[in-house]
Amino acid sequence: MTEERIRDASTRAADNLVSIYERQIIDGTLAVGKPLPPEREIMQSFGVSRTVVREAVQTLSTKGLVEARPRFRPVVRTPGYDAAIEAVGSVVNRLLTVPGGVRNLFELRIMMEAALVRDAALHADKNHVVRMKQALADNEAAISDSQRFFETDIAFHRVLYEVPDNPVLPPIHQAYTDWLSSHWTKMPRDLERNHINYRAHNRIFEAILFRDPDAAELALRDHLDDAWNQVRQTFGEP
Amino acid sequence: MTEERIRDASTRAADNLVSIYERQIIDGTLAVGKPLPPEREIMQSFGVSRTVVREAVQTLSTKGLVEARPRFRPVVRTPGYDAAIEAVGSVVNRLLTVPGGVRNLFELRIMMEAALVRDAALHADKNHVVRMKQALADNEAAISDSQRFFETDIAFHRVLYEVPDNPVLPPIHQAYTDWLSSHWTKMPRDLERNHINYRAHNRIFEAILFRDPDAAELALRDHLDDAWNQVRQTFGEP
DNA sequence: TGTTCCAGTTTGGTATGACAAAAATGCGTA
DNA sequence: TACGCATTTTTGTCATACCAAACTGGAACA
Repeated sequence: MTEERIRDASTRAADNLVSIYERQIIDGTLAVGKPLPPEREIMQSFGVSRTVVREAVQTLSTKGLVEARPRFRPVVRTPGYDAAIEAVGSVVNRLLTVPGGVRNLFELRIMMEAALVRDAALHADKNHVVRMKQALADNEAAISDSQRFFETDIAFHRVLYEVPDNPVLPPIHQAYTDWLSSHWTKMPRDLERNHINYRAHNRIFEAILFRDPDAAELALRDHLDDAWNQVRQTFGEP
Repeated sequence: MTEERIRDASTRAADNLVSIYERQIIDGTLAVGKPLPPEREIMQSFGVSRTVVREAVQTLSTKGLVEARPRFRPVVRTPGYDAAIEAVGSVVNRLLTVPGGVRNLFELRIMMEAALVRDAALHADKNHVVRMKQALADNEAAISDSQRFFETDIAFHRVLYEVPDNPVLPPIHQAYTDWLSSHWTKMPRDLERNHINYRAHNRIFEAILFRDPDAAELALRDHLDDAWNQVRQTFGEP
């Protein structure tokens, strides 16, 4: 098969190759899960050097369109919302270092979870309630073990992201916990605080049970504002 | 200066270089706005070939940490929330092609804007109200011109993202409009629909004026649900 | 003095060839 | 059929070379 030529001054050959493969991946010419052709085959198809091919593949990998383990053939990746999150990872890490960066992300999280608890209060079905109840019980049982409390804390919040049944949301929760966890884990976590946090979770849960979105939102905002104050006091964030 | 060696079997040399530069960029060793050293200099510093250096720089560029125009020295990029959005671009494009992809993103947008109008109803100050009023007036004036109506429509929604004064939000709005605009622009947009949409905007605005978050949220949900039905009917989305 | 222009130098983009090591492959044997 | 080994691919890396574009310093000029 003879592919289209790509040479075009003023643009990098690798970039053109990338867009070609992006198209082919999206329109299904390159099936998900299948490996890319060998580099030497690609270079012959497009009449470019291996240097260019490697750069293109590298870019595709960084963009999350293919998965490239060292020494293995890159395979076209299953499109997933977590891949999208992964792609922003390094940029976000840098954003966290700029003044107010942590605060901005944390406020976004508060806004999002406030919306989620409202949604839960209005639409959570029996199944969701059971899962929340379970998560809450796990949380209570772990009060004396700060490490496990931390985990069950995250698990409780995660249920909130699962209620709307939108596959975009859980990876967002994952992202929040990943990005903010470094600030979170370094905080002093004594039993007293665990108790406070558990009671906050419980208050949120009960508001949802009572189908009271306003109370649920208020409880969640109190909870996260409190958490934010902790972070702020621990670090220098203004 | 003699840099640390990077050779380490089982990991790609380029990847190690990338993490080294990521660190240096974050901790400020490489100042924002400054160009990276020449490739030939980097390869000597780290004792690797130029191939590796180029791959590393490529990756940094794709990750959005440096800006690399062809033929120019890569420049360390200003950390910005828009860079993060850009980094996910290609992945999201693929997500939009999977079944239900558009719906999932659109629902996320609805949830987010619902939270935003609630926030606006509670906290919008004089200045925000003026901007919204202006955007609304522009929108009304453009009813007969579908192209301009489309633009002022976006502008009106954008104001909502500016109210909380969180720099993360405007880029998110930008991302939504970018990602969903292809589906949006292809929709039939007659004067009748423009009128309907303007009235919806007006209803949202008035609810915000009245400081009534519930009414504002309801108005927004009606508006976006309606918009979604249009999209769904135009395309095959289930 | 400040500006413009030009030639020489530097640097990025690409091609080519080479080689080690790991992965894929195929085949013979149990 | 299943397993193990030798052979062939293929990736990761290096070294080198060349071109064209960008950069630089200084000469020529206003």
